Amino acid sequence: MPNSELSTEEKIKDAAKKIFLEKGFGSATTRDIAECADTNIALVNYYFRSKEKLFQEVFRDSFTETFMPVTRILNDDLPLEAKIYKFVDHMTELLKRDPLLPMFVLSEMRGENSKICESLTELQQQGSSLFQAQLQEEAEKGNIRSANFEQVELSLMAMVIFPFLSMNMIKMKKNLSTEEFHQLVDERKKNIPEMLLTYLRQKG
Amino acid sequence: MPNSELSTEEKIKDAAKKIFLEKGFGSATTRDIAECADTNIALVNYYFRSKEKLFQEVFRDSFTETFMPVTRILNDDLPLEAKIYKFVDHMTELLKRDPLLPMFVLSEMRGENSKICESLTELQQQGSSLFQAQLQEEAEKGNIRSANFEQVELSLMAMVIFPFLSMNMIKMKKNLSTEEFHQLVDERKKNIPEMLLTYLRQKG
DNA sequence: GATTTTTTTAAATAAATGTTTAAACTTTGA
DNA sequence: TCAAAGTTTAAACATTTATTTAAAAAAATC
Repeated sequence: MPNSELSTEEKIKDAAKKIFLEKGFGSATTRDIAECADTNIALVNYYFRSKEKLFQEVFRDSFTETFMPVTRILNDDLPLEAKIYKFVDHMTELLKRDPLLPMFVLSEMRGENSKICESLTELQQQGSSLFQAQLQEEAEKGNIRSANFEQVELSLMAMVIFPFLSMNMIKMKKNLSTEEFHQLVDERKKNIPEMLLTYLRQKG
Repeated sequence: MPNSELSTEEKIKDAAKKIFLEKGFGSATTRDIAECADTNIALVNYYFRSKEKLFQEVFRDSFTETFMPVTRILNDDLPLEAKIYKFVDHMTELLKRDPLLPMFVLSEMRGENSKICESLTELQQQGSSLFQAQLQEEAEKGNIRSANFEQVELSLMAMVIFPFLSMNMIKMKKNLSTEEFHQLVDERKKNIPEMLLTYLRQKG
């Protein structure tokens, strides 16, 4: 997408997203963002009033972009196995495109950060997926073991998202290029569902 | 530990650790740190020369504090099952004491941050655990299935560490107190090894 | 006990950063 | 075409922040 076709406002927001995701709110400066958007700092405040307001918009978008797909897929009307495979596949592809997304969202939620909590009380409600209910059903049908499905869901999230949170750590430790890292997470598309389903199908 | 028995230098470093872990390098200020250490900002530079230098020390410590136990336990001379249980238990207890540690380390490694890479070339070498070799052995003995053990180790790390990276997210979404959150991760001490071992023991 | 060194304090400095201003320029609509 | 509204620019402003200075206080050394 040739950036010259975007409005100034869009260019600034895109730049802000890039800078905020790379550096976090504290280390990002208005000048960084303006330069990255190929404009000047006055325009940043002209369109968004303040760094804080601009950040709030970027954070909201990023939060939604990260967690909407999660709830959407987990609420899909799909059999368990297909759903798990789909979830891992789609989330992995999303995070390959935007690997800094979860680190940004989670790191800005550190401490008892009140700055974020406001914009979150609305967004958090969307959660409470039907995934756990589906697992419960399958367990009652005797198709899978009975287990703490809250923990299962958390482990699923962890196995998919964690590699991106520690991406640079992994790349550094194993000397991987971006492409090789992508291979690594692609392998997990088979691996994670396999582990999860093996566990669930083993009658306890 | 009554902080009056600590030297000024130690008080400043402790304060720096607290502030840096809560806010990250960019949002932490020398004044924050000085105030938290109950001294003035000149002393911060007197003992540590600059915010950057102080940060480097805190980062090095935090990195070591987080990942030394990982390699230490994974290199322990223990049977597989005991080792996995011990790993999850010890790491969980460590992170309950210092829940912001992994977020701090990983978030400061975002982007192609050169600031960090220097102090890391030395530290990273310590890795390459014997854990994967042990899994390989067990597989050859026929005790566990053959699998991609790099992925298994990564999943183990993910399942233990991720809940702390998303701690505030989880607490917010499920309305948990710190104590309730601790209960949640304590349950995982059984849960994670159970899932991992069930998977490994299932002959593929 | 005097002197030297180390530590502490308060204030100053210089640079960076978020924000604003005012004028120039462009677009829009009558 | 002309005025009004919207957009852009460069510069200024005010605040914050990292860092330094210089003098005072405390501790150590002789």
